[in-house]
Amino acid sequence: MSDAANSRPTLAGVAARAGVSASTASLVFSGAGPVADATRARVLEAAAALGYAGPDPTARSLRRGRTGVVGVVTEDRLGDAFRDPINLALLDGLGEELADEGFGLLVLPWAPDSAVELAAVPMDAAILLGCSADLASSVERLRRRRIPLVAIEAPPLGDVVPIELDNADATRRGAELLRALGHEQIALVTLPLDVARTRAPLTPQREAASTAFTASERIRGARAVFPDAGGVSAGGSTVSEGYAAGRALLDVPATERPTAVIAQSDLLAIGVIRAAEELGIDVPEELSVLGFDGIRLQGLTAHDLTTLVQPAVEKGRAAGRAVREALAGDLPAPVALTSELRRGATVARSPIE
Amino acid sequence: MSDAANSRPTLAGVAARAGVSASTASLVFSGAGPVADATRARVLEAAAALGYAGPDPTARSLRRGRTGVVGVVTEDRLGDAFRDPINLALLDGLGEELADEGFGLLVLPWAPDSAVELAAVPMDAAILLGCSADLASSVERLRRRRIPLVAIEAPPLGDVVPIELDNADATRRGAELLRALGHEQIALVTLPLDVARTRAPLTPQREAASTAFTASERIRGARAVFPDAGGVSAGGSTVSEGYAAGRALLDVPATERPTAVIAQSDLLAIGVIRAAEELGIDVPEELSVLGFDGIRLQGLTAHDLTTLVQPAVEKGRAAGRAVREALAGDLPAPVALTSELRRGATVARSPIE
DNA sequence: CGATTCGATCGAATCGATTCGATCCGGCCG
DNA sequence: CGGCCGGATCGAATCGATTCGATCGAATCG
Repeated sequence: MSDAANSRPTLAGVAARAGVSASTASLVFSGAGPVADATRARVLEAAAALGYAGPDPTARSLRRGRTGVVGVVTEDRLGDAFRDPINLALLDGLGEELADEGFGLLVLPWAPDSAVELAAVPMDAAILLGCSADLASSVERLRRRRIPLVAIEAPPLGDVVPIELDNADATRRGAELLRALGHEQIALVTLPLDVARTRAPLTPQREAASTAFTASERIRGARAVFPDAGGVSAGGSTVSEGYAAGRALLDVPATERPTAVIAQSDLLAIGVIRAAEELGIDVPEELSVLGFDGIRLQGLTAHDLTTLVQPAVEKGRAAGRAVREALAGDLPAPVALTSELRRGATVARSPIE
Repeated sequence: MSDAANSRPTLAGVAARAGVSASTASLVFSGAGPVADATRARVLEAAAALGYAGPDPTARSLRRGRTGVVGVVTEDRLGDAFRDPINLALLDGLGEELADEGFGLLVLPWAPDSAVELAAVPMDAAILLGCSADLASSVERLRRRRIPLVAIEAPPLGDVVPIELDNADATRRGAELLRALGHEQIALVTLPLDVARTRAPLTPQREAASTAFTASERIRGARAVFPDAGGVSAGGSTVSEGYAAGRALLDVPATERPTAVIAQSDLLAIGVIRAAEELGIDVPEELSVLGFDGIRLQGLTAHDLTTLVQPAVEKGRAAGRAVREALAGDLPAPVALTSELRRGATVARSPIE
């Protein structure tokens, strides 16, 4: 019949049918401003009759200047970003502070050649999750758009609120424990050094070229104690990568073998331990293994890992709070979180004396 | 100086500075329509001078009627949704079909009392992930907004494109294997039956009241073979919930013990096996355990589980494709996926003969 | 009883772009 | 040389709401 029937109903249509102005109808839905009960009823009735589902979010966003969406930018592939339990914990924290407050989280996997142009995504703020400097130009455009940015464990970026972790210092403390136990032959198993995620021995060149902030910081902390430690970079924070790295490092003559491994994540550490077990190397008697994160893994027997426990949920909460503060017009203070060394059962005195 | 300096620059401002109309400037950024090279250069120059970051996504969304965002609705808490490896695989599939095509994925944890009103979220389409009928009213509003909806493993909902899995039939096939092996005493360990996620023995009442589609379907499949099987519902698809369920079912006199457990997920199955190990019950000699999903778990020793392998990544791909088809104006065909029984090492003949 | 106030409602401007049809102009064809 | 064509550009309408200031009665107050 009327062509109002087949095109999506609008606020204007509802207002017309209710015999009020669009402004009044808007008041009914937004709840702001006083509306007589009778009027409200008439508007709602008209809305129901027309099948109006409420104000169009897009139009509302334009007018209000708010979308209710917060972007979470990661350089991982979609699924991989959440395969790391540390990110799940972080997500729990973000959920508390943002999702529970009505924000939607827009997950944006970013790659240099990605199809998503970050600056073209409708969002109120963005959280950069372990992002490298490769993002700089995208970040620049987001800043131009006056979008508040919060970066978790990222190199200092002007105007971006940092949520920092004591990666270097914590690793240093772990390394000092190993030194105190007499270890001198140390090998590092690091997180990926760049987006290419090449699994390969560490070299000064590769380290210098690293774009991965967290990995570099943790290397730095280890080097503060063991300046000459070698090692390998893994292709990801997974048990199997840790295992592969472990094989590479440990499947050598006993004299060339490290007496301790500093792994940059618990998953990597577990992989290394598995490799050691397979090679008949006893942990911790013949090999000490240090992890990082302090995760509890779905269904994994407690390894009682010696590790640096980071406040992952709090990291997410802090980021979420920072976003909310920024959106409220305040300037969020930078946050620096600290990790704690948990002495488990995977380190012991060096077998070499 | 000029107040154009402190307020965010707009396309109109850029156009004015470049001495062209807004329409032409728009053409430059959108790439549609012919623009003389000299003009383009002038516009880009003006944009750079003003610090214009490109068209405002919100305004563009309103005009174009597209946001580039696809919602993913889950009834889990944010982090929990991705703690289940099956959802990670699904996310991989979604990533391939959507994220890689430039769509952003907006994760929307939904709860009956949630702060997010789904119909008020700016998005082009939504994917319902294992959602119960509680969502019905929200879904209804989304439909009014003419938003294409795709539901993964959900009860048939008018006008929603279903991506189905043969939950009942696959479970039935698994159950038949157990029967063929002589099992008669069967216990089920089910996924949560409702949003409350109560861990409790199955009763006809609780089963009837279940709002969890997948759980109900799998129960139905099992009951097709073992009409009287009892069991417990778990509080989540986790190893520890499986363990708890396992203790509850197995820590009884041997004569009352089931000879086989049908777990509704691999994580639950692993938990049950762990409970059995702890109680000194041999799997599979004294207890057969059947899983569902066919996942490979980070760092978990291969249990060589007998399980129903579901095409999880394909589920995500199918959903992503359906969304894209719907947005292209086509009517996506329903998809029905099938699972495959993988005979591992956790089932054997019934010890009772 | 007149002035003031308050609640309800309305008009019009605005958010920032996109897009369609019209216009302008230089070059080409007959 | 006139008419035509097509590329480049422009104007104006539009997307669908929100919001500010104005208006209009009715109730309150002195």
